Amino acid sequence: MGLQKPRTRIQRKNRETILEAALEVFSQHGFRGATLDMIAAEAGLSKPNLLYYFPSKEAMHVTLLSKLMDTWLDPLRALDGDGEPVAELLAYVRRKLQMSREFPRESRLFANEIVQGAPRMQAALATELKALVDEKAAVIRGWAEAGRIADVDPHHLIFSIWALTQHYADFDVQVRAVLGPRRDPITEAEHFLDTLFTRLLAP
Amino acid sequence: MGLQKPRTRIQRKNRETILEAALEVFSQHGFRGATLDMIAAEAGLSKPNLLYYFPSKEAMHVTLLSKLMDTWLDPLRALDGDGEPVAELLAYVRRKLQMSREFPRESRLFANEIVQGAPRMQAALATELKALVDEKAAVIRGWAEAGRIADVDPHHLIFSIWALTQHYADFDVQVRAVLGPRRDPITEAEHFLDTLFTRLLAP
DNA sequence: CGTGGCCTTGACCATCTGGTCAAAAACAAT
DNA sequence: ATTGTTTTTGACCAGATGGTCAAGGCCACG
Repeated sequence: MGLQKPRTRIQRKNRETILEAALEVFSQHGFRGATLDMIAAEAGLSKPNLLYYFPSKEAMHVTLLSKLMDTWLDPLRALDGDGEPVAELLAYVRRKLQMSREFPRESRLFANEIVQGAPRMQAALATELKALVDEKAAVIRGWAEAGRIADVDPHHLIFSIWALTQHYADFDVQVRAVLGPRRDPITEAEHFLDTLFTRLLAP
Repeated sequence: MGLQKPRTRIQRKNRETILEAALEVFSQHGFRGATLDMIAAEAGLSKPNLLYYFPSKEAMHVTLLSKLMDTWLDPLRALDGDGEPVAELLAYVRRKLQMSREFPRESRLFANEIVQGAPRMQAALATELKALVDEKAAVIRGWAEAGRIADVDPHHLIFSIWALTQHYADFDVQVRAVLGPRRDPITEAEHFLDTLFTRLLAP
């Protein structure tokens, strides 16, 4: 029943397996589109067994989402107010793009949730996320006022970084359909975004 | 049964009502998350009545999607190869942003579909969409080669416009959560994106 | 070994959901 | 009004789905 924090190693392992399978399925079909049977098949466990480790389908989803939120904000947390402004921001863009490359499923899980109005994340957005963004926006505003980068709205600058980088994970099918069997979209994007933000930010 | 093309005015009206309700519900919950009961309630019609006008739930979805595709590409179609390059591209950005403002539901419907791998649109993306994008990309490449705009990859330029403008419709909840009860996000974005693309494109 | 607790699952259940159908209501044309 | 057609819906169905449960399997530890 309880098993708040996984104790035995078999528990840790199975919870891990289940979350991995759930991520795969949720990110591909959305919460509603995913079924316990799909997740069970993907995890190689029986359906009642899933529910031995998680109280409900929703619990799996929530667990994924809150684990994700942390990882997701890391690149922004790493933005160093004491560094060289343009270099810092370009590095942030690269880190974010790297996440789209390495964790596209996580990105899509997030996207699915937000697009549908973030029914299970409203709170986290308005507190955790907003707090961090406001903090970093203040840093960026400082740089702008000191004339070290161009004078742009810090919040929209951050939005633009999110939009541009996550686009390559979330809209991957579209990007590939349009580019055709060309080279790796994200590698191309890396160069394009470098140019874009260099030009935008130059004081 | 048949009713290929709505004939009577009552048919036209009811199909319209149903599609409007379906758009509302699909865009908010995704295809799988939407139920015929929700759509029926939203439309103020009985469930069997919906199925009198559309053969299935999927038919409603497909109808919406294909109607949408057209509207969605209009702004890009309007990009005039004979116009002044920077002005044309900035106008495109503004038209696209305008669509995010006026048709956020359509944008989210689209986003939902693409994020989940576009199971019902693959074809359209690889043909209709790709064709138009390639055509306009060629125009933009021409401008770049003639030195009339900066030398950027046309495809990724178009992606960046999509990403930045649709972000304000698709991720509206997040944008508002972060900005707090501030002014209209899209109006702010209009100015920000103007600056961004002006700087990016200057030869 | 034996035994107590952890882990696993086949069978089952209630509910939801897309879709059917036959009959009633509304309407149109004579 | 009468009759034939279109529209509408209450009742119903089969399959899917989240979740339960009791019984059996497995493992660690004495």
